[in-house]
Amino acid sequence: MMGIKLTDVAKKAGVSATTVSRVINNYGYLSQKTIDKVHKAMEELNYQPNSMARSLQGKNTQLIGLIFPTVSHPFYGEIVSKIETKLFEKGYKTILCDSANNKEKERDYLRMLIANKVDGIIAGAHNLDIIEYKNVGLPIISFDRYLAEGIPIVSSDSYQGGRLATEQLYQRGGRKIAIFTGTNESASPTNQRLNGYLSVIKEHHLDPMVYHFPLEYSPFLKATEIRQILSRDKIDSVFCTDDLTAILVINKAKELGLEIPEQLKVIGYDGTEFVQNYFPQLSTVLQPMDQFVDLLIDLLMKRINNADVELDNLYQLSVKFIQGQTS
Amino acid sequence: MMGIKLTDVAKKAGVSATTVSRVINNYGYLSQKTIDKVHKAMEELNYQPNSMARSLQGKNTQLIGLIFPTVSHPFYGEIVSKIETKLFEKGYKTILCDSANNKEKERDYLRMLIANKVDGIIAGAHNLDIIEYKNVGLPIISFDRYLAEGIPIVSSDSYQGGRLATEQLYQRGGRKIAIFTGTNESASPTNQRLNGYLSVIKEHHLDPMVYHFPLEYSPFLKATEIRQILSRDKIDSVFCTDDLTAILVINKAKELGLEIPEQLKVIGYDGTEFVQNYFPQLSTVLQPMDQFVDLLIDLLMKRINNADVELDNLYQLSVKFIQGQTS
DNA sequence: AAATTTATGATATACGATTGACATATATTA
DNA sequence: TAATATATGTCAATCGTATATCATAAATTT
Repeated sequence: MMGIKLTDVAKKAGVSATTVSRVINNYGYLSQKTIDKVHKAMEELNYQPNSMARSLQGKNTQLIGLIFPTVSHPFYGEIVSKIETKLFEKGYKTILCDSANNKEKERDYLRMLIANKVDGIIAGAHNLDIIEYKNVGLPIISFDRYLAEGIPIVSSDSYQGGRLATEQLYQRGGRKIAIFTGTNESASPTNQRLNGYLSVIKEHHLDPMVYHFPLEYSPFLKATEIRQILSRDKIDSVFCTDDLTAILVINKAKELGLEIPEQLKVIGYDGTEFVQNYFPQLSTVLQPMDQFVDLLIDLLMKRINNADVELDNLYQLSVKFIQGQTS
Repeated sequence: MMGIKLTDVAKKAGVSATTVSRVINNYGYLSQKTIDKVHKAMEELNYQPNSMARSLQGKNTQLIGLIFPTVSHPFYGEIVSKIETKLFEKGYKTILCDSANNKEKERDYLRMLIANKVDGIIAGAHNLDIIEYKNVGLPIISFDRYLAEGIPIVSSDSYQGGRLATEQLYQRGGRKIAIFTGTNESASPTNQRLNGYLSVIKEHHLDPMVYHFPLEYSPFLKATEIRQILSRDKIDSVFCTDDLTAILVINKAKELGLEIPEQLKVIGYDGTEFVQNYFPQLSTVLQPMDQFVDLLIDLLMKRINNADVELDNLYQLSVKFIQGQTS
């Protein structure tokens, strides 16, 4: 039932428990001979120090909590996977929290992460107004949304991205340019994409055509509504604030016999590796995933190593337009 | 720096530490008044029992380790997300381990999970020959691969799935039926899909056309090779042992001007919600994701609650063919 | 040979919560 | 009223590890 413990190693190596602890934590005087003896015993017994006991002593847990909507979405799956990989290289383990856009769940998760004494949190969920974030008292870095005063946000320049996509559609001849986006939440980055869209529309004296899709819509429901919109409204271009919606648009457009890009131009947003590999035809705005991950982890490490380090409130990385065949 | 602890709650509530512990763990005699007082104090202080200290006492950590190749792949992302959600409902937290098809990493993860005293592990990684699994001494359930003697495997009937897809292609008129699959590893489930394919091919006296793609191939490399194969070899049907490969095939076929399904029929394998939502046109073999998840967790819970419970070695769920427009 | 550095052990305390043993006091029931 | 059930407190030990303090002994330097 129970595992090997430090005293077992001590016995096996023929030294005192103190010495084993000295070897593990590398302090005090130690002869090479003893070090080797202890290591040998640890290996032979396949000894793993009990993380619980260690962190009770104030040692770091080396645990990082990740709060994201859901890894079943390729965008979050990809970023979570990259974060996890990089953290592992740095000796950290990842506790995964799929918040599922559920406030209650997110709140529960937050409490759980505190109870598990994680060393830090990276939060990329989309629920707003979680006051609890203010009182966590733990290093947190946020991805792409405002959480609370003093919690740095890593995001891309959504406004610029929105402009970029819309301008592209205009340049390619689009004059009835619609935007398909999420629900209108002022703090969310998709809202900035909308603002970018609106600014370009205004510059060119076009009529804005804004379509909101609630987050809780299933892809099927969304697709149905998209089909309606496409067949009902005169639209020659669509800027979707995420790639998956763009894919739905393309699918439905094809069903309706619309030629892409001749009759309908479509530009997405995100540009995950997944989309680039499996939908290479899609024109999209590329978010710098690797830079996100590097920066998120970099900032988090800084906060972990020094809780009082001064960090900016907002880190905005630039996006890039990728020309495919859908625009 | 330090968080609220049990004694702080006791002080606040004006009771003894023992009483607080009694409330938390619900044992001994307690008056409703005291229970309420303590709960109130816990809430006001936002108290979270230190998980480390609890599990040092032999309490369960309520942690489950998940070892999967990578959540950036929609199939694994989806199953991990479902598992995580269901575990959370049962009061468990998930430690995510993206093994990245890397033996070293998988081994490290296994040690880490042991050190973190997880209550159990669900492993769906694809590396083979990890002897360490034998000595874990922890409840483990495997998804879709053999790990070690006594570790139950939950999988779908890959052989039947391979037969199903191949037979469909034949029924639709395919006579040059190829299979695109991973590297030949006898223990892997894709190999059973291959065997199913071969059995049908044999029954109809056709020539097998087997193409192996190494796991470590990037999608780009794979796509390039697929294009070569399609333009070089006389093939009228392809059975891909996963949906993403099928998507590559479709993309490349379109590039080559091949009509689908007239000139080339394609059937995939997996049938994730993602593919059903965003590639509804794809014919595929549907794996019962929800049943996988239910069974995996069910079996794991049984093992956690009773380490000696008798479980079958293999649980095979049946698959279903989904007719799309690509076959 | 004396002083110092290096190497190890023994012992005790701490981390935060759990739990058993025992004491005591009130409330309820026989 | 006596017996029992209920409610709470005190105290100490425990989980596995870390670490400070003191002691001791061998190795090295002066």
